[in-house]
Amino acid sequence: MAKNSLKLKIEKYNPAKIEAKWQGVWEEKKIYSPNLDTAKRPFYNLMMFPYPSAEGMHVGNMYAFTGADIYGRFKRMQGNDVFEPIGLDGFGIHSENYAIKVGRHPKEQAKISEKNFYRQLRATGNGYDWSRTVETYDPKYYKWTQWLFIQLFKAGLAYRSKAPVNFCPSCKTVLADEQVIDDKCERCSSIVEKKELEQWFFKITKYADRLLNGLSQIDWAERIKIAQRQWIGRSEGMIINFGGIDVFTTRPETADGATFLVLSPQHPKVKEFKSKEVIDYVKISTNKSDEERRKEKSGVFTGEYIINPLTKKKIPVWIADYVLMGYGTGAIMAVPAEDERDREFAEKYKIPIERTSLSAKPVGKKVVNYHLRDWLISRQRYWGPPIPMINCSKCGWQPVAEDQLPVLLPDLKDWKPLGTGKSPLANHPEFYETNCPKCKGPAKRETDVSDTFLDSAWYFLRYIGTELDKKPFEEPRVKKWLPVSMYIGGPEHAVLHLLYSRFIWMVLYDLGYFDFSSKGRPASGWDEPFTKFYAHGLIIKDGAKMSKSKGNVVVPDAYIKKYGADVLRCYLMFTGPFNMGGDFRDSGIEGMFRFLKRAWTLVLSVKGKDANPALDIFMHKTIKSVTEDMENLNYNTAIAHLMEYYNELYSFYTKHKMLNVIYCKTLVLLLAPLAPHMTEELFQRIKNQESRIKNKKE
RNA sequence: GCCGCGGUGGUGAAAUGGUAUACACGAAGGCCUUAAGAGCCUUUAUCCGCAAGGGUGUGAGAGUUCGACUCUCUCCCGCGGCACCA
Repeated sequence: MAKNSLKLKIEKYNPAKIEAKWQGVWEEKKIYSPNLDTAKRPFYNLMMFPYPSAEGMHVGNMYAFTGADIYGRFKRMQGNDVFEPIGLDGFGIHSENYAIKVGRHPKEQAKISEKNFYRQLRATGNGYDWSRTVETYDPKYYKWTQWLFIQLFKAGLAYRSKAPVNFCPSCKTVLADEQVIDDKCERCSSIVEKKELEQWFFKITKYADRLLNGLSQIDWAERIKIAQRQWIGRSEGMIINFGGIDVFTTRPETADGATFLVLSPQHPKVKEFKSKEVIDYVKISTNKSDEERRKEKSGVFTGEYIINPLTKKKIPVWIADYVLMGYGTGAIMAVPAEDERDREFAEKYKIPIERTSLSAKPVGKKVVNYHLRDWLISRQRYWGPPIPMINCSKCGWQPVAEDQLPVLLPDLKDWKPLGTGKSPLANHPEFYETNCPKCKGPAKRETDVSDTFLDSAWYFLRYIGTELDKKPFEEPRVKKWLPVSMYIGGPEHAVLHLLYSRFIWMVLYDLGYFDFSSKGRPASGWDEPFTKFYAHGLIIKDGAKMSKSKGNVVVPDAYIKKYGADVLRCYLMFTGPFNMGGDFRDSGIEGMFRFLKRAWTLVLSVKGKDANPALDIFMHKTIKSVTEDMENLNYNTAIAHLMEYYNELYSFYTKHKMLNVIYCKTLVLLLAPLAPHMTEELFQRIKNQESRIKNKKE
């Protein structure tokens, strides 16, 4: 058989051998560690760093990291100095919960997870700069997370406040609004309770407008921008005074249809009503869950009437918990003729419904309201950076002196969450007893730790830093490498990490930390850390997100062992568009193995030096379409085009018994970002062969 | 309820308004082999037909167009986000 003659005498494709060899060479020669100070064409290829808490990396993680790495490798081949760092977001509730589950101290577990995760990541063949890894639980790192907290405090952007907050009874800590999904804890899915507690908040609402407006000037997946806009929730309206009570409305033209007024149970004026009915109602509604409140509207009449300034009629004042204190003024004018919720309430309590002219012109003040709330930053847990604040009975809250940072997280035996509304650190006077930085008198440290999302809000700055002890980030490098050229991550962080890190960036910017006025004001785009963000799809298994509890976790290790990382990389990318993700199944992985084996065999078999016009055209078409596909992260079609190109080369070779190696070289180069090890090996062999031929001639 | 994304062979999926199903998986038949594996070749949307050939086909229905998977409208289904935000 002529057609299979080419496989004879060709060394078999042995991914295990090749991959181990090149991973070693790459790391030893530091080819993926660009010089951050002298790089000519800096390209910051950033991928969201992982939570390492689970049983290691699953194929869903690998899909995300590999897809991001392919883009980085593509950019590197185009001549950029690509910086592609990796680290671990290993502080926080998720890691601590895992430590609880396996019954190991979080610090000890972190070491195990770190080792395992980095081993797995190395095996994927991604072009990481392994000399610049960052772990958020490293005291050298969280020293600066604490420093950040202090900068926000000094700028008046961190404050303490008593407010009804989300409390997860299972994680035994408060949560930020962003971490509550359908009334459930983001991490453990327990129903969240409302508790009235004094907590630390970051004033992110002060940045609502900038966070919103910035979205229009950045190149992000539209669905992510929409989610963020929706979360910020800007609405324009008016504040109208109804007999001494300010109400917020977006429909002032309906004010003449207002037949009653409703106060939130938390409204300050409610305290003036002392009837038993009111007191009972406020008590009951405070203890209700959000779900219960939504089920059926309820309220209580205060006994008081006020005058509707538009109709001059007396209208009753009610208290009802369908009005929220956290939005607007905590009081509304109810227009049952126009508003469904008001109508429902009016019908239940037999309040008159009157038509509105839709042209009322009340006297009011124009205002803008946001759905966004301040960021609740404290957590009553152990595994996080202690909030660097000291409470003095004389001087109030004082930040820890910056030269005293970090406030080290002590090694505790009783580190598990208490559920008392306090962190385990609160049981340790040796930790919290200290002196006031101002008056030197006895004082108490804050015992709560900060939210994990503060750790991850600035890690991309840490990657480019040096002198870990002296500064949080390196200023000339910030100018050189930021904003991040390409940020790739999961869509699940649309309103968490991506909002918080933009906020922290803006704060640092305003505080002058990125002030390079000597070099001229940075170009526009500097108000944003990530000018380009690509949201990859998620790999699920049997229709659900991979998790140990569901028993559907697929770990890449066995596949890498059997087929090699190159095959798994290509296979994962070939399943569909990178922004779609999909259900993982391994049918077809053999097919990808076959493709790489064939390509390997062809490249090492061919001989001949004649060009062919038809092949030239095909080659250039392939170069064009693969390049475009790579730029758009359409890896599935890039691979399809490469397979077509291979098929063309193969049939030409079997037909003519010759093929100029230049065509194979193109195949190798185009395939390189996807299958880096195999192509590196082939490229070296082609080069060696070329130089042998050259030497012979000479 | 509002916003977004999607619906194409047995499967994963392609397709600047121009031959629908590229590329692959699976399946069937064949070659090679003592055998197994690997490899190679052919076929593979569907219906009618021995064949040549013909009919039907991109969730449903309408519209724009010489021409629609693609654009517009009205629905249906699935996934994701937001949701008593006044």
